[in-house]
Amino acid sequence: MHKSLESLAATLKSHGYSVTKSRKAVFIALLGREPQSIGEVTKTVGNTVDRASVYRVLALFESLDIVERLPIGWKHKFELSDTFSEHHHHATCIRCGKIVPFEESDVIKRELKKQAEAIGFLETNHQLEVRGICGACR
Amino acid sequence: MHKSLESLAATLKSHGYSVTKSRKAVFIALLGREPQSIGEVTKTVGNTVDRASVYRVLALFESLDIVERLPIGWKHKFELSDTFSEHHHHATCIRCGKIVPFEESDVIKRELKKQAEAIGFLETNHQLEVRGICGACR
DNA sequence: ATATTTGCAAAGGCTTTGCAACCCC
DNA sequence: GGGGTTGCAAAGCCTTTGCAAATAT
Repeated sequence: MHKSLESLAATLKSHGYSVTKSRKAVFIALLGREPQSIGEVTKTVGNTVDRASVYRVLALFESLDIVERLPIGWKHKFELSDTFSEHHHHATCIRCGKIVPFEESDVIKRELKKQAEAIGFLETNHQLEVRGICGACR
Repeated sequence: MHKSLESLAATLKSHGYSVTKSRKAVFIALLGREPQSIGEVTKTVGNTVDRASVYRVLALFESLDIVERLPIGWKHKFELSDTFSEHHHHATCIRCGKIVPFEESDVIKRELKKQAEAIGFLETNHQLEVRGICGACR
């Protein structure tokens, strides 16, 4: 079995959820791909999973931090969270709309924790969004 | 007239849009308040502006960078953008859901620009989102 | 005076839900 | 075998759109 699938199974089981065909299918659909909208995920699984179930699976995955939601206009896309892929952030080109993932520096990590602490927050998670003009469009 | 309203008028005019009752009403509804959903904005203006118009006004405001959209789950909230209020970011408490605004340090600003540049991006804008546990919930 | 903007109402999408059938443990 | 899951279909929301009336310049 795929290494990541075992990891998914472990996460599900440890929270008392079953490892079902739908959940595996959605997980695999997301694996190693660009962020996808609900409709795209449904297509990627080849309509073997009902749209309503995709919603339910993604809602569950989100609550278990298996996936992350990326808001885009009124729409949303989903990608595997940092547990199943590298922790990263997104830079969006305001010209062509391309989304480029990037890693953050330790400096930023440290600073962010510090900033959060300054307002009494214990930071557990964070997300950076950069908007700008990509290399191709410059 | 309110100082900020003049600023709104100037922004609208400079882009060739009229300064209408609805636009002023929505702007004032947002002024100095917590981020609000479309429905909340509609309530705040006392239903003097049709829901459809609130959508249109907010879409226009977003395109002119007058407001900023904050995605929350499947929903969205809007607040005045940095031009009309301080540039800031949000820390969300994962326990109680409270949203606390915070300022970023210059270190972060500089680092972020640098990171963007590293992937070929000319950064024009950015947003930080922190999730964690707030002072009260700790 | 006229081009823009709004309200209304209807249409269009997307998301959620109830329930019986189905599947995982 | 039984409780958790899914598919289906319908219901519920939220968002968008067309068009005539109202408004801003």
